[in-house]
Amino acid sequence: MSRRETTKLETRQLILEAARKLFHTKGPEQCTMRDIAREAGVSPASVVVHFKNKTALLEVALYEDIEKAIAGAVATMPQDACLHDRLMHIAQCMYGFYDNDRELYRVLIRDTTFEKAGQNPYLTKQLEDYLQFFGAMIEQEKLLGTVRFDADARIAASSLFSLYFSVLMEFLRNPNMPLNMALEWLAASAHQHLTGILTSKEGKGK
Amino acid sequence: MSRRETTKLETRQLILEAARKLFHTKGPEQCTMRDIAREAGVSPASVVVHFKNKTALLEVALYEDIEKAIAGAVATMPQDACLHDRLMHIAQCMYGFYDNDRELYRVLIRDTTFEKAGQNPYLTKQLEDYLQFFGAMIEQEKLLGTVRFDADARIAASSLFSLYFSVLMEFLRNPNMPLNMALEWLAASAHQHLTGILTSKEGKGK
DNA sequence: TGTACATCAGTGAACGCGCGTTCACTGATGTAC
DNA sequence: TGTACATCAGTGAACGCGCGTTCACTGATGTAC
Repeated sequence: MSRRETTKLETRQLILEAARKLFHTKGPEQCTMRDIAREAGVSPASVVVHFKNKTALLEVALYEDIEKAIAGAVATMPQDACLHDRLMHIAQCMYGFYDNDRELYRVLIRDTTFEKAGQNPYLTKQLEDYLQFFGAMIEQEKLLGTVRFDADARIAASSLFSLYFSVLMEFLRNPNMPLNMALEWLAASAHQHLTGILTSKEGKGK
Repeated sequence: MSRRETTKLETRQLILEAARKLFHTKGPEQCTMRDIAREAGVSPASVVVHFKNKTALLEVALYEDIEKAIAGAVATMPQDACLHDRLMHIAQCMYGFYDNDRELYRVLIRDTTFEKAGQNPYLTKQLEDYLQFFGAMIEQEKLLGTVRFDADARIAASSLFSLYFSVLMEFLRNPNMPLNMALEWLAASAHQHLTGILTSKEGKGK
């Protein structure tokens, strides 16, 4: 890597560090691009050169921390627990992580998830990777005989993620909602998805 | 209602009609509050008097149409069909409705659903009402013997809505996604939630 | 019933703010010969 | 190896735009007496 490229990376890192600091302390909507530039000791125009707008900066600044949180959650996952318990372990880790700054992550998710597809490459890839990992986990359960062979693992993974995500949004939107309440709600939803709600006669009939 | 109140309602309606028109033709992000005021033949300041900001105006301007779409979907619901088919009927009607202007409804949902709780009273109440209706529908299925008695109807209603909502967002975020693909995806997810994915041994064991 | 006053929806102009964009410029780094 | 030039990250100032807010004001409607 040439000298030019390293210094460029350095300024980029300076901006990211300043952004993370201000996003957490002042809140993402209370701090301006110029604030971040000043904090980083860099020209405002330079921030725009590196990140096309505030949302892009927000995404890049935060997704690494999320990545670490996911990695931590997966690493500490109890290997012998059942599918439901492993899912809930991940959820507990992640909800706990987001609980450190609910307001910030609410804004992050709002400004990325709901943009047109393709606007948030980092988080999109992160989600895809995770869904694949989770889908593989479910496939493995089939081999163990705990999950039915006719169940579509990709659909299951994305459905369970939808449930996880909906509860997460409720959690982030309501600052007074206790962490436990969110986890219990998700546990009930996930349990239902795993076991179904139809009587066995109906269930087989489908 | 006094004369003063009626004229006030009239200007409110003028603003709402102008807003609906411009939101649909120019798109919600391409038209300004001043554009809407001009279209309505009203002072810009007057718009702010009636609606505290653009998002609030967006919510009020569109939620009535959504209400009508829901009412239509419920009214045409086949009474003798199974739970899954009735759910899919509603979904088909609603996805079709949103398909008329995906971009507009994407922005609406982004700007309301993801705000702090309490910022969007109209849509919040609409969702609550619908979840209650849907929950009652599931309770009734219990009496018919198609849904298990030990299944929590409220959890089921909100879970199925989460699945519906996730697919809807994917649909709105991707302008090229065909309506049928969204419906098939949702059908698979909903079917899974109704029937579960665990083998019966595991399912009972929970 | 009439008068005098209070209320209040609506007006239009102005202001401050943050964001994105543009511009000509600097100066260090890289490269061609 | 040295020189002359090209490249490009970063600068700082300026601009336009949309939003929200404020302000003093108008004039119709409502109300107290």
